[in-house]
Amino acid sequence: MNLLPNLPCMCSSVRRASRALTQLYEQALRPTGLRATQFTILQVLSRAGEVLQGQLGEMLAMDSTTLTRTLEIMIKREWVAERRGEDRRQRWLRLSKAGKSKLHRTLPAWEKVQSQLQRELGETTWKHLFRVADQLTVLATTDHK
Amino acid sequence: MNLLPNLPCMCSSVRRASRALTQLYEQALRPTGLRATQFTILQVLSRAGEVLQGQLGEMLAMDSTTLTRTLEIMIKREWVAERRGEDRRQRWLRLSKAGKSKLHRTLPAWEKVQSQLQRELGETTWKHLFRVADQLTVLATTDHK
DNA sequence: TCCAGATAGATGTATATACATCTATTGCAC
DNA sequence: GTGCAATAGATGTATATACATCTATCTGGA
Repeated sequence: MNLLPNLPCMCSSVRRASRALTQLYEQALRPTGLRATQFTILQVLSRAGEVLQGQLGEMLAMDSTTLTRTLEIMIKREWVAERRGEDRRQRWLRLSKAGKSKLHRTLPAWEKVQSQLQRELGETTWKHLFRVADQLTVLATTDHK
Repeated sequence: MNLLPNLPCMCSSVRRASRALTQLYEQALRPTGLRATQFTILQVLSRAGEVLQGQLGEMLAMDSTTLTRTLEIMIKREWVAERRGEDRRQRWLRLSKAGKSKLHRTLPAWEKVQSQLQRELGETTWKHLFRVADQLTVLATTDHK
């Protein structure tokens, strides 16, 4: 019996979907030992190349100081490599060899859960969802601050 | 300069939107001292009346044991009242008088941020977003487990 | 040159979140 | 009635997350 109440608050509703989705994806990724956030960072770095911590934060709509803690774990596990910039306050981040390998070994499990969900949602809703999620991110990050 | 990269992962994309949205709403709610999750729980309890902790978890797609910690804070602040069930393992939860009052004093700030976002997204996208978020929640919670 | 303000991250702290495991209780089979 | 499986939450632990504040560094003007 699934009595999902409609939540009147958009934030609550999206957060609930985010929790549910995170549980689904993390279950699929569990054998690889990657958490959702960690997988996301690997995938973004793999596409973006070397970026500053602050840039990575903007790309993920995540506070740069939050990344300090997450990256600490990922650097310790040697998935991510760092170097100080000429401006020595800055920190440049990139995927290490081990990180690239970790990502590639993780992709099959990710593709499986991702494509199953896509099938269940249908192509139209799927694409729409990407668009509206990104729109939401843009609006919410433009609005405040 | 806003270079929001498209994320290929639905989970990453929704989580990013969720973070952005949470920051927007929490900024609006900051003067009230309520976090997003706490506001959600007040609003749900206000509509659902007395519920078991496990039921609340299902309604929010949130692990019941996660609620133990969040509720501890809210009970300490006396926004939520608890009582043991006839089945003494169970815990019934409801809004206290103070909780109702807290919620009502918070609604104006919530309505402000919520309706501004609604304006910016447009009525059609807004409604669609609610539907697809709920659909996502249903699919993701049905799928696994 | 030197200093005042700005900036990039690091650190302290509070909350959110899930899972594995534990405890207390319940319900059932016998 | 006893004992065992199931269930509801509580607790231990790891990670995610943000904001306030701090530190190191940089930059521009006097």
